[in-house]
Amino acid sequence: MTDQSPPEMPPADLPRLGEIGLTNFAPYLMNRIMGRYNASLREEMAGLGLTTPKMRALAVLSVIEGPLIRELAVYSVVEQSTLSRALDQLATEGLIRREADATDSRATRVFITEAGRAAFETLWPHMSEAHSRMFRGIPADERSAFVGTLQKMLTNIRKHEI
Amino acid sequence: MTDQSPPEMPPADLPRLGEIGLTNFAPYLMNRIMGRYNASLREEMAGLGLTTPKMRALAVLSVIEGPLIRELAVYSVVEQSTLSRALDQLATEGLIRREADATDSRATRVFITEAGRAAFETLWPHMSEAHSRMFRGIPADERSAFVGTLQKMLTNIRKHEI
DNA sequence: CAGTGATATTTGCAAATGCATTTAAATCTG
DNA sequence: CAGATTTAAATGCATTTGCAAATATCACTG
Repeated sequence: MTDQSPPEMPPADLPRLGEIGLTNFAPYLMNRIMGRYNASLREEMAGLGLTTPKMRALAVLSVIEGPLIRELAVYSVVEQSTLSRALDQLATEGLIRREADATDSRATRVFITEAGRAAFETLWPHMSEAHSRMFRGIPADERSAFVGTLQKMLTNIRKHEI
Repeated sequence: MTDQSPPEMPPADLPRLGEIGLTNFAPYLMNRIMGRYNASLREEMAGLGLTTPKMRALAVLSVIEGPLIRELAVYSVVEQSTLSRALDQLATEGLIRREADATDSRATRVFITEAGRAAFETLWPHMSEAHSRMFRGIPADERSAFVGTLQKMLTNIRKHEI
């Protein structure tokens, strides 16, 4: 692939972060908001031995039936190696079950158990409550517009997968 | 404070995550999106010895002049102990400078140096580019509505501070 | 104004993380 | 179909993280 243009085209004249302002820069706001959302969930659930990777895996598995581990890693937003170890714990605690894929013997599918569903039942109200706090005072139409934009953004940033 | 109601009022009848759907649940989408945003930035900047906490501190310091360390921790969305160590590195590299607060000798203020600004100059185009990718195909009015909602959410989830 | 409690930052240390590698199995290629 | 390449998951290991404790200083209270 030949490329006529210089290796790194310097941006003509990028607006500066100071000009935009931190609180008008969407990624900054999203990191602030999710930082607190995740921190409060983590604090609330730490007593139950639920770490962030374990919570996320359970939440996804409550909705998606028997994904491959690499798929679960993407859905859960957890590094695959970290997820592998979180699944070890969840399996030991009887909350999930690994099962060899029927047609590809390299692959493993993950299933939530009844105990896992029960654990998620105690987790979900906390997630839901944190969600409600986030959206307090924001009307329904604004909420759905917001989610619509998020969905576009997700398709934008996906590499190609899932 | 006496409380007539049971310790944990069980939610009347909470909609389940499966009913809502993962891709309609805003915190899930936001974690997915920011997971990739942060990961791509981290990968791009790892070669320059810039970790996520260091990048975030530099970004905030490029905009906010001489915050206290605990303030910087909030703005940067980094645990204070982690930030303390990130600042050690940034100071060693000459990118920031710690300065004792004038009136409170417990407190430390942090300033970005010229070298720090230069480092942020190389960082910012990557942030800006990742931002552009996120918002590709999303019209200006939708973008600003989105940011408006984020700002409301930030005030909702703040504990009380900053 | 001494004593108690709160606040700012750093640091010790165990646990968690992520990169790179390994192992195993599938797929592609000549 | 043998050999090379890719893919799935687990693991070794060095680094990073975050909690809790330590240190230092300030603010409040009687």
